[in-house]
Amino acid sequence: MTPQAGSVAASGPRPGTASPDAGQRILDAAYELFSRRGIRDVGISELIDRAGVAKATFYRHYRSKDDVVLAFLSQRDELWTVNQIIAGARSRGTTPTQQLLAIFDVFGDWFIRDDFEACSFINVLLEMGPGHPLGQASIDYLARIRDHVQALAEEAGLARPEEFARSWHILMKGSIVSATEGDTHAAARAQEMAGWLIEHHQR
Amino acid sequence: MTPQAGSVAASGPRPGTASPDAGQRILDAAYELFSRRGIRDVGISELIDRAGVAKATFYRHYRSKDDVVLAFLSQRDELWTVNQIIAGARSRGTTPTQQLLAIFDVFGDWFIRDDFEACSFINVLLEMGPGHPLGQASIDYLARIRDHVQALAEEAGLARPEEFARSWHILMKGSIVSATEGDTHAAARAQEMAGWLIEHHQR
DNA sequence: TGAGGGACAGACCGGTCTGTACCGTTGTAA
DNA sequence: TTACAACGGTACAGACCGGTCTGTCCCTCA
Repeated sequence: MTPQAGSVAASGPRPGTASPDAGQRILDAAYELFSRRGIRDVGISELIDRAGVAKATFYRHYRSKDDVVLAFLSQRDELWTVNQIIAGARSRGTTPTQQLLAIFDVFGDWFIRDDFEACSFINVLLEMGPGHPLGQASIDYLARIRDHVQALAEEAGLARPEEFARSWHILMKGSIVSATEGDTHAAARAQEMAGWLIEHHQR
Repeated sequence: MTPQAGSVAASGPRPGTASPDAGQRILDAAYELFSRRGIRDVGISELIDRAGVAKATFYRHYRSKDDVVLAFLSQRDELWTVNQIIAGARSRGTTPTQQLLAIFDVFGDWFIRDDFEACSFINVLLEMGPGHPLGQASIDYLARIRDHVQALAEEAGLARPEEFARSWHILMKGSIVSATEGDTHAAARAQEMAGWLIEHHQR
């Protein structure tokens, strides 16, 4: 908020005329706003306000609003998909099968958070439509999630891992939408069906 | 909600002024535009253009944009949920269990249509958020879909029909999102899991 | 000491949005 | 025939949008 906040505070990564990295503040603000409120509901003015950044500074770092949304989606993939969901699930189980089922344990904890914001990739896809570049990018990131599931299925030695991952993904997405509707037990319901899916794919 | 239908009943095409009730033309245009493009992407100007109606006429029939969206959601419930999905599924099966599974047959035909527009209730819910009045209305209409499933489950004599319906609904919503991503076989995948769900709820 | 440059502030532009007001026209009822 | 109500057309108000631009401040480095 404060304009002068930490002018040289950063641990000096950039030589020369470097500064507190306004670009990072923009990305942080974009993550907060876009993940909770969607794309169209957040304007550039509010974004630069939150980041404590001038408009010209924003447009020096990003070519357009779509550009910063793409950067947000990439950040979301890293912080949420990989660091939260995949890493969280892997740490909760020892065998690949346990790790797969643990995805819905992570979901269960996530669904009951008061700042639960659903899946940004689904949100953006449905908000912008599959024809829009941002919708297409969301589809790509959703495919990456499915790839993680497929990799775990292969580690578990399950049959037809690609088909398995697509069915598994239906459970993930369906439970997220149900959680958005207010069903706090959606993760447990999906996990039950996920168990049957594993059984039917065991050789 | 209903556009008041002030003039004479629609006993025939009017010779002079408005041919087929301006209020109905507005609702028809709203259905076409909102179901295919969402809410925020469609402005009032485009809506009245499509309906062939003056702006003042629109605001004589509907108090606001939200008002006409509510009317659209109601229409969507009638034309899509009831007439297409539920009636279609009931006509395809003889027993309640067959009728339940036939939902995903209807979905399968629906997903491959080139004008596939996904589920408006999910779209509006994620577009506006669960806190917005339109999001809340969407949640209510989604609950009505679940009620239809629950009724079929009760007819089929399945155990714990409410829990069954919530799990079933996860499969419906998840497959719709997958279809939006481009998976044309999402309905078959969901149907397979739906079969297992029925098995586990048979007394 | 002074030049250079990144950051902040904010005016400004064209366009779009929802919603209102006013117009002349036309069919229907009295 | 006249009064009325609904209609299409359109200008307008006020807000907001994404994006451009100018000006000022301050830090860094030569």
